[in-house]
Amino acid sequence: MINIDYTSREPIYLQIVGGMERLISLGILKPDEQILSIREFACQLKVNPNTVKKAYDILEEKKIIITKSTKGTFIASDIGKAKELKINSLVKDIKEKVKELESYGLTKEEIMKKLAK
Amino acid sequence: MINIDYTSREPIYLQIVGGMERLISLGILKPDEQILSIREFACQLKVNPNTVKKAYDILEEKKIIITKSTKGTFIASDIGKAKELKINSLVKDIKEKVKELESYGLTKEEIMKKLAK
Amino acid sequence: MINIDYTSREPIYLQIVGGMERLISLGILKPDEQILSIREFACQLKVNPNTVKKAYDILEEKKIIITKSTKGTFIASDIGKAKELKINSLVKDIKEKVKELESYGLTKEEIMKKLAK
Amino acid sequence: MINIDYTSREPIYLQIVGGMERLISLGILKPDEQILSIREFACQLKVNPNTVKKAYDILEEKKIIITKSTKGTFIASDIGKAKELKINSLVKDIKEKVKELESYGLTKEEIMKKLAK
DNA sequence: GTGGTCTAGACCACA
DNA sequence: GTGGTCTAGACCACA
Repeated sequence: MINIDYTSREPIYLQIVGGMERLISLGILKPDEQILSIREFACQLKVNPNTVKKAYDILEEKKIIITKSTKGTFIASDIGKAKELKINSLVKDIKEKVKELESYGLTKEEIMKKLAK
Repeated sequence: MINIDYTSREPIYLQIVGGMERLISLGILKPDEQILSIREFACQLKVNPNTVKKAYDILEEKKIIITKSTKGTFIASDIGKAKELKINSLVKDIKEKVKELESYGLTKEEIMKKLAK
Repeated sequence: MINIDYTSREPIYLQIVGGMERLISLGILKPDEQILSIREFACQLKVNPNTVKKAYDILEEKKIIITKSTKGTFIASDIGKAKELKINSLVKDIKEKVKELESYGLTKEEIMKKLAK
Repeated sequence: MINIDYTSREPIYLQIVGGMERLISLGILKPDEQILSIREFACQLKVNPNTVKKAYDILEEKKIIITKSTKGTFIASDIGKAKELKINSLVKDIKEKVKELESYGLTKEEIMKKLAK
């Protein structure tokens, strides 16, 4: 489900975090659904369990997943906020970059043209 | 003129490169103008001279600055390309983020609405 | 009657022990009263029977419950000690936390003020 | 400065977090002060660097320390909030336990007597 | 089997 | 030297 780029500058654990967020936002992973155990996922991704653990820890802190010790790990019941936050953050990033483009003298129309290409 | 974020994941030398490109694109640094020596700049930024050296090397390779040994370092005479490259890079960044937003299920129209706010 | 927090660092069997002690101290469970069988209780709590067994073992060792084989499990006839133990344990907890507060530079008077609020 | 109890149920990395918080609250570690590198600290505590790293990661997230890559790790400039939060949390814990004691039929006076012992 | 903790140690970019 | 990432693998409590 998730493709890892082992050569990327982005750490593997962050790629896992991002990948999980995408799967959830796309509705492929649903609220309360149990997800792969750390070991299984590590095995599937051909990655060390500690690396998956680190990703799960971050997702847990973001309230996107919940870990029930010895029972397994589950998608949170309410993940609406997580998705919304991610989208808002992306929108903010884009706005900043558009602003930067404008500071280089481009008009909104010119920017739109370039983006459409 | 340039703010360094020591806690950022982006290496300092790349922050310097980006900062110089911005100053040039904004017209604050002009063609043929002499810029600070590596040591002066390092001192001002409270950064290791090797770090500034690395940034200057990259800028030189991009033909954005020119080093005349014993005389100092100067902004290139023709820096049109630099600006263009910067703009293209920003456009590429935005396209990627738009793509990511789409992967979260948003349509182009929805994205435009959000950006317009 | 007892709420289990599956995400807590405190093991489930200890949560059950604590919960039972509370129910007894509050007088909800009375001396000589029969309590749920391990299986029934496990079923109700949605927990593994082994986990309830472990909790019952501990409660039995504390003389808080008594198991009469084939007849079932009962609250002990004399549970005065149980209450006393619970109180002592709470007092000990509080003392530790007060000590910690003092290690942060607060005086006894300051702590009392804060508690009175 | 920090004593680790290797036999405790509390994980070592949390003992380090707690110990650092105490040292800061006591004013032994001051704002902006550089602290031991992960390696040095690990060496001193006779613990694995990863364990110290985990503690530092948590402290960083709590905004108690700041990591400047390759420069080292520093106590945050503003750590007032951290201390206050910790104290409030302890006070809250104590209040809850006092309440629990009262639910067992003890009066405030009786509780005070027990705490004074 | 599940997650939690920890060690030993390697390799990397950066300064 | 400093922090960041990752692996391989051990051991534990718990269910």
